[in-house]
Amino acid sequence: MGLTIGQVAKECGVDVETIRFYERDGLIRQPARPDSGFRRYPPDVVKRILFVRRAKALGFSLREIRDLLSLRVDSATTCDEVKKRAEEKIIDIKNKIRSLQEMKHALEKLTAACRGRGPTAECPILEALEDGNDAGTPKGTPEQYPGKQAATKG
Amino acid sequence: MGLTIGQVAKECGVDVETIRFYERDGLIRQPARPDSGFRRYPPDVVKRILFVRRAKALGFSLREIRDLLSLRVDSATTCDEVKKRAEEKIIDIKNKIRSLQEMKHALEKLTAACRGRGPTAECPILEALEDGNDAGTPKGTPEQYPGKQAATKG
DNA sequence: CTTGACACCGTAGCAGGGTACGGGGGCATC
DNA sequence: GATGCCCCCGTACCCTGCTACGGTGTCAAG
Repeated sequence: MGLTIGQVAKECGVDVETIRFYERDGLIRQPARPDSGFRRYPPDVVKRILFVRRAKALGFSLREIRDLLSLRVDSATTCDEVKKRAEEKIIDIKNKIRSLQEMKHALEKLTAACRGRGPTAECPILEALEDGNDAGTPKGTPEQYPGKQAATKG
Repeated sequence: MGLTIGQVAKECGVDVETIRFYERDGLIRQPARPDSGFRRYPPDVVKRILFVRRAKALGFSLREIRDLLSLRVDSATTCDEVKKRAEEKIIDIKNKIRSLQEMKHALEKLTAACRGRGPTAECPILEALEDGNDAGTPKGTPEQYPGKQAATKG
């Protein structure tokens, strides 16, 4: 007769409170509450929550995720409207993919440089991220950045 | 003799306060302050800030971005260490790319379905995001979600 | 030498996205 | 029928990542 909120939480690797929060926020539907008022979820809510988490990790806000999840044609939305919104999102996503691919390239260059070579002082990620630039005059003064230590602390 | 904080802000499309915040947070180096104590930036700080913004839009936290930007070999970091961290990030990024490609596919399917067909009730994004699943038994009960309205409000 | 745009600093406030808490109930099991 | 585990609800709190504020200083132009 459906999963309890605790079971869903465990399957999704999130906290029970998070699920209640997502419900309040309109990201998941209010489930049935047959017996004692306890929520009972259909199994596919798990997919939905996992989608939310993944989309969040990709930089979408909960509001955007709500929009994504609501992309369907129903009595209140025309085909054209849905198509338009979907196409906007596709462009958005393509841009994200491109940025990530650039970052990946930069990092791959870094590991490659690392394999054969010694110290590369300036930040190779920035070098490689310039529009179609692929080397770059090194600038001397390879100072450390102050402020909070970046990793390498544990 | 370098850009003022205001000029950098304008070029990056961010607020002056954001730049000061990034400085405090260790994302950008403390610039020179020759004359009256005003910050003077080398032009490449613009690239750095734009990188931060892009990375943020891709779901990286400022802490992670600091780590990314610090990936270089210097007197305090061995090649192996850098390589290890870079490779972890590459895996991370590959996963993000894959997720985004799945989302893109799902949306493309949606617009395609839209072109030829009428109402598709259940959420096609979720259908398409199941591991290697590509249709899915429609489930009846095409209810609306309550909670906050998802877009379609303007 | 004043006016205005911009810079400085510290601190406070805010939105997003959860997370924790406290008090109360359901249900199975010992 | 008491113990323990899970659920309910509302509210308060917390961290991240800015953003705004207020009071002061600088410098270039008129």
